Amino acid sequence: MRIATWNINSVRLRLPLLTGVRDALAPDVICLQETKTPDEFFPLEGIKALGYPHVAMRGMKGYNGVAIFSRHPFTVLPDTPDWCLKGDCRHLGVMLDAPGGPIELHNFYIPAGGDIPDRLVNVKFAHKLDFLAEATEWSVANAAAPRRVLVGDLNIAPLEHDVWSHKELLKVVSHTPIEVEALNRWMQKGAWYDAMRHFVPAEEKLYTWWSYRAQDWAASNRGRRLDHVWVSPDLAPALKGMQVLREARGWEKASDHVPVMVELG
DNA sequence: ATGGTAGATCCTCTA
Repeated sequence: MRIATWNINSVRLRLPLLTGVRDALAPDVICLQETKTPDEFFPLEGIKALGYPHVAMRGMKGYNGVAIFSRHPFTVLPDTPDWCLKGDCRHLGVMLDAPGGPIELHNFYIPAGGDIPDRLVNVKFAHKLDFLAEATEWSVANAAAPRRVLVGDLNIAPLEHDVWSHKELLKVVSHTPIEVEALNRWMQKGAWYDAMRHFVPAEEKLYTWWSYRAQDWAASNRGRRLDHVWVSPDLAPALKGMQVLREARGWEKASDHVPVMVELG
């Protein structure tokens, strides 16, 4: 079972790139963030033509938006929270009909949080912290459940080597101590295990995002690991492989995020 | 300290 996650930054604009993702990673399931598309304009037939007959999406006009598509059947989980009561499309949960038993899969797009890391002067940062607090409590209630997977653009790079310079990014939103603490608290309280770092030691650099604003993203290589795959502890022994599709950052009309794939056996 | 790019769009907001 291969599960991929990718912040596609407009599913309509980058639909053709999904062929490359499919061919490179052969995922059974693909979770997208920032689809930026209301459901009535979602390219449903294009996704199905890639070989993913089972599709669910939760989109809105202009911003946000998540989608899950799969070779295996699934049912969309009802009663997902209205996070921070904003009506945003930032979360989609499904129960996957997987070999070896059902998998509860959650796809998240966490608020980026704006530029100033102070909740008193920046409502976007307050929203990010509030969202993380709500997500923590939501995970606590379900922490004992088996066969859980959580993926998505969490917009936080928690480890020192999840960013190109720990020192220079300590005051930059995505790597501030208050965000890192909130993310770690979510992981601990929800009994989540970092599936990417299972394969790459904490001392090694690991990025999934490179800014559009760099003149040469590959040469400067100022990346961050903003995208994550977490699994429940019972699935940790089933982890068979992980791949970050770095080359996708160099494709024509690339997203600023690259796909991440985890294989469970 | 600053500004750089990209996408969708109620040409400004979001990242």
